[in-house]
Amino acid sequence: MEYIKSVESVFEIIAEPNRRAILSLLASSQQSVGEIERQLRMTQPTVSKHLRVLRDAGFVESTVDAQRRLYRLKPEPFQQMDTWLAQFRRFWSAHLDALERHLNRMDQDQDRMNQPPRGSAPPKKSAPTKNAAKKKETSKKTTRPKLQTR
Amino acid sequence: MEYIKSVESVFEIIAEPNRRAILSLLASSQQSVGEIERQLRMTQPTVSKHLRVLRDAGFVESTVDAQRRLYRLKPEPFQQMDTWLAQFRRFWSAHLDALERHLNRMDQDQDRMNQPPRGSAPPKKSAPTKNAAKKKETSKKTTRPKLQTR
DNA sequence: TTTCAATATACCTTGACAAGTATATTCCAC
DNA sequence: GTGGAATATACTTGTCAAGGTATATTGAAA
Repeated sequence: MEYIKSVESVFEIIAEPNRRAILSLLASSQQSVGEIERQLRMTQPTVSKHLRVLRDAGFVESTVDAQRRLYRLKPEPFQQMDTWLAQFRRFWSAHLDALERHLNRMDQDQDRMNQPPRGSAPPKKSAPTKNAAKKKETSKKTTRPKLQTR
Repeated sequence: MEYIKSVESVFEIIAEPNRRAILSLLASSQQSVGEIERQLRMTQPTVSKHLRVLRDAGFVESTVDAQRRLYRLKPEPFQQMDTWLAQFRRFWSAHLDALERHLNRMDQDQDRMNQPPRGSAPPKKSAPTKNAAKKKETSKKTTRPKLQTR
């Protein structure tokens, strides 16, 4: 008796390492099943089954090319994940801010002639839903690359 | 015999809905086990076990407060997720850009639903992620808010 | 020390899922 | 049409994780 599988969350879908590998592969460009199979050294049924799951979950779509099927990404589930992640973003951005301030102080200690124009701490207001840790291009002096907020 | 559990990826950790609920709860502020238990209506062992998993994975940390343990978030795993997600961000942003251009240019639309072509397949899809992009608004660009890239 | 409150853990059962193998389907070339 | 390549699916099996229940641990208060 065939029962309807309840809609899995995007997070359950990407919990599987092979599926994440497939998605990463498709991030570069669309691929056929055989190409995925060869590049990821997975058996063909495994690839097909994972692609089925990914398609049912809306991660990929396919078009027919002769006997081949070309699979490519769809954006919606990624946006969903990002939306979920957003509730934590301010939290971790705050931590990143603290880290960057700390690193900047250390840079300052090492390179005293350069005064970072950011100077004292900016007014730390909430500024909700916008990337709080975005910084302007400041000192080009340091060799430490700028912290990536994302 | 206790065997060392291999380090799970952050994605396997958040695949569990109750764990995501706990994390969302902790996003507001730190909580004790009992508070989590009551707010999420989970049994106490379930909460403790999930917290154990979350702590082993670096999602949370705890401090002792009398008999209570207060759990709070840690940022690193979220940054990891965000880093993984980054490889798809340009892709889905492009889609959002295209969508916005489309909406801006003309507010008439056409549906592009793809129907599963196989009649014998179980009707399981619900296409839950489409709601945001649908056009039933048909409002002018003056009222439609700017699309959020993230 | 005894007792209670809060939390952690051990043990067990159950269910889901991923891989392997075999087979079915689809499409092209001939 | 037949055969073969590419892909999908059916079926089985083993593994593992989540929850339930009972119990252990910890700390505080009486």
